[in-house]
Parts: sequence; structure tokens; C-alpha cells
Amino acid sequence: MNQQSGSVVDSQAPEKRADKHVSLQTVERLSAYRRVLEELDRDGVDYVHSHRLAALVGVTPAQLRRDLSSFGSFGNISRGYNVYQMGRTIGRIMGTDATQAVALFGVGDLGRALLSYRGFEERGFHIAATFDVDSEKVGRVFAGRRCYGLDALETVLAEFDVHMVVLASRPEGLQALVDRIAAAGVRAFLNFVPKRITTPADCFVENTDISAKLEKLSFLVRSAIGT
Amino acid sequence: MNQQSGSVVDSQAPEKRADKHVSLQTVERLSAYRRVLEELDRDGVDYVHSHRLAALVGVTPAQLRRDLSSFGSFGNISRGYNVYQMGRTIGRIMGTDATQAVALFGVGDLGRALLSYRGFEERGFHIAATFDVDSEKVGRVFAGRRCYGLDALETVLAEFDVHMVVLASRPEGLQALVDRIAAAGVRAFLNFVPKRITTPADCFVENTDISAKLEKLSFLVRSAIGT
DNA sequence: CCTGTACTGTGATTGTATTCACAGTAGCTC
DNA sequence: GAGCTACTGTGAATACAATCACAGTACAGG
Repeated sequence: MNQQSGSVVDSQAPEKRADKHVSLQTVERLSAYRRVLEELDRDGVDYVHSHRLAALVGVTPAQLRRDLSSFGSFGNISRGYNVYQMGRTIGRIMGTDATQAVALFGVGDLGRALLSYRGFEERGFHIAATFDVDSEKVGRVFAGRRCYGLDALETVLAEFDVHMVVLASRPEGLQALVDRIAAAGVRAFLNFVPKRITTPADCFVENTDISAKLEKLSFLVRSAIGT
Repeated sequence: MNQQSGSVVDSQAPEKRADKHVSLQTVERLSAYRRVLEELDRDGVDYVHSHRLAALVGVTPAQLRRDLSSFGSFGNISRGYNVYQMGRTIGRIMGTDATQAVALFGVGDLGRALLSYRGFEERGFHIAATFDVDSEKVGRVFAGRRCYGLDALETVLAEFDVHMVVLASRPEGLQALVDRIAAAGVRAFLNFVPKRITTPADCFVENTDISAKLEKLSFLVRSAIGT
């Protein structure tokens, strides 16, 4: 069992990849690169140098090149990187070249907001089904997705081939729910509930604690006053 | 000007604090510590050892002690840490011992979800006012907070003494909005918009890109298959 | 075809965060 | 009150990430 803290993800053996070791922060930056590359592509840019791309993303050119080099050589030495091809490549690396089914647990305020968030579909994630414990919500349709009860958990997850879930439920009973989802074969959890969860070692958890972010900012502002 | 990437915060001089240097990840973990401490306090626990507290939070005991030692010595050598007192102390360090006013920009789906999110008030953050460009929303009241137009930006921020804002608007025109907010004296930005922003050097930005988190998980699951 | 230019990819270096391991000690036991 | 236990706080060691700096090269220009 592993426990995750903050936005840190643990895995028992992340270094056993075919390519060189890829750090977690490199992965996070890949998303940013792709977003900017798509923007450039829309603007009709064909090639971009590490300099310019790095400036647009907000990292140093060296870091950008280092990040990309983890996956091989893509850049043409004097033209730079092919915008379209690089965007596709990152998509393939991330596994977002094909649409993936995702399930949402908890159709409260936050859950409904996530349902109507366009960003997921844009990035290749389709919220295929939603779940809630509230029997009043079960059976209703939210933003085009049917809300199921927990009794249908295993069958629905299998039916839609779900391997990633988003947790936006109440903290009560969260761990038991996670255990059941993991037993159903889900490997990845995006957790918005401010409650630590434990998973089998081969699962990945990404915690997003919104209040903690504000607390961090509060600390930074406060401590900067004394400078 | 500084640009932030992922969930990384930059500051021009974070090391110029009175106490020892406090790392950003230490700050993130403080929130987790406090949450667990409050839980223990509710359960009537008076003292806790670094061992147990660390296990509950999901970090190593050494890291917990190191984190706390950045702020001085709090633990009693054989009893451990006083649960109540330590919780209060962390609150004071974070600046969440007194309620702080926060403003929300963008009352779309995500914005409304954040408005009804109880976690903010629990952690000492009060969303005092909301803003939106949509004239149809201006003047209406969402979850008890009046929605203002951008023309009232400077006066309302000053009136409620706002020093931190949450960004949940559309990407269009975001940078211009941020510039104006910063000019009005706001130092901290919690940005949910998947768009990079630039701020004066004395400001702090915390980006939360929800899709990027899912992409990261997607990559991890995919790369773990090969192990 | 040859030379110059400016870019990528990466070894070496620096900087930062985590972990180890132990000195020092408060409290408990007898 | 003396001795034992097991904990904290922290210097030292390690692991990890970012940056520097340059060797090697694809192309442009003549």
C-alpha cells in the first residue's frame, strides 16, 4: 500500500521504463508544452525553436530540451521542433491520442462543475458515467451522463472500460469506495476530496486539495511581507 | 516578471525569511499535517508522536520532524507533539488563524462549484465577492455573494480588503484581467484557467490545471504497463 | 562545394529536497 | 533519585532536479 501526500504521486517502480528515467515534473510540463504547441499549430506555425517554445511555456530552454530528450530526439537541429508532429508525439506519450473513458464519483457541486468542464473532452478524456450514493440522484442524467448507484459499480466500470476515476464525493466512506474501485481494476485516481486515501501499490493517486493551495499562497504572501 | 509552470510557485526572494529557509513542498505538507491534527483533536487525542502523525499523513517521520523544525521546536521529547497547540501553531504560520477575504473571478460552472465549496470557510477563507464579465450575471447573487462587474473591480477589492483571488474565468483576456488585479494590490492568484499568466515579481501564482493532472495519470498508468 | 551560423542533445555541475543516523534528554520505573 | 527507554531535532550523507556549457551538426549563403 502506498500513501500520497500533496500533489505527489508514488509508484513502486516508476524507473523501470524502456526509455530513460522520466521525472514526474517532466510529465507535468509535457501537458503545458502540448497546450502551447496546439496554440502555435492553430496560428499556422510549422517549426519552433526551444527558445521560443520555452518562453511561451515559462521554462528555460535547457529544461525544455532536457524534458523532450527523455523520450528521444525530435528536434531538427536548425529548424527546431515540428509543431504538429511534436504535439502528436506528446499526445501519444501521454496516452491521450485515443479517447479514454473516465468515471466520476460524487455528483455534488464540484462533480457537476467537472461534468460541464469542456477541458476534459478537449484533452481526450470522456466522462462516461457518474456515480453517487444519494438515491435521489441515481437514475437522473447530469450533463448527458446517467448517474448510477454504487450497486452497479463493477458492471458499469467494466462496460465502459474505465481505468481512471475522478473522486469528488463526500469524505465519509471514501476509503471503502476506493478499495472497491481499485478491486474493479481501476489504476488511476484523481482525488478532489480533502482526505488521504490508500491504494494497492500498482495504483496512482493524484490529490488536488484546493484549500491547501490557498493556504500555501497565504503563507507565501505573509512570509514575503517580512522580506 | 515571473512565469509559473505547473503547480510550482516562484518568488524572487523566498529565502529572506527570519526563520530558516522553508521549502515550498514543506508548506504544502503543512496543510496536510494540520488537517490530520484537527482530526486527532476531534478524536480527543492530546499528544502524538512523529511516527504516528507521519503515518497518518503519508510521509516519513524524518520528513515530518524536518518540516516542523523549520519553524522551531514544538515537540516534547517523550510525549511527542501537542495536538491542539501544534494545529494552532500551523494555522498561525499559514496565516489562517484569522479569516481572510478572497475574491472569485468567473461565475461559470467551476466558479459556482467553488462558491458552494465548504472547504474554504473551514480553512479560514471567505469568498467576499465575485466578478464576471457577463452583464447578465452582474448584480445577481450566487450562493450569498453578489456578482460585480469589472468596472467595480478596484473599489470592491479595496472595500473587502482582498489580497488573494481565485481565477475561474474564460481564458480570453485573462492576462489583462490579471494585470489589473495585480495593480489593485492583490499578491496571490489561485489560477484554475488552463492558461499561463504573468505577474509582477512580488506576486505568487498557483496554477491548477485539472486536465493536466489527468494526463499525468494517463501517462503513469500507461508507462507502468510496460514494467 | 565549402564555410559560417545557430541550434539540439547531453555530460558535467550546481542546487535543492529527502533520508540517515545519532547526540541529547524528558519522563517513566523501581 | 538513578537508570533505562524511546523520542526529538539536526548535522551529514544521499538522491534527485535544474542549469550550464559545449560538442556535433543541418542548413543557408556565397
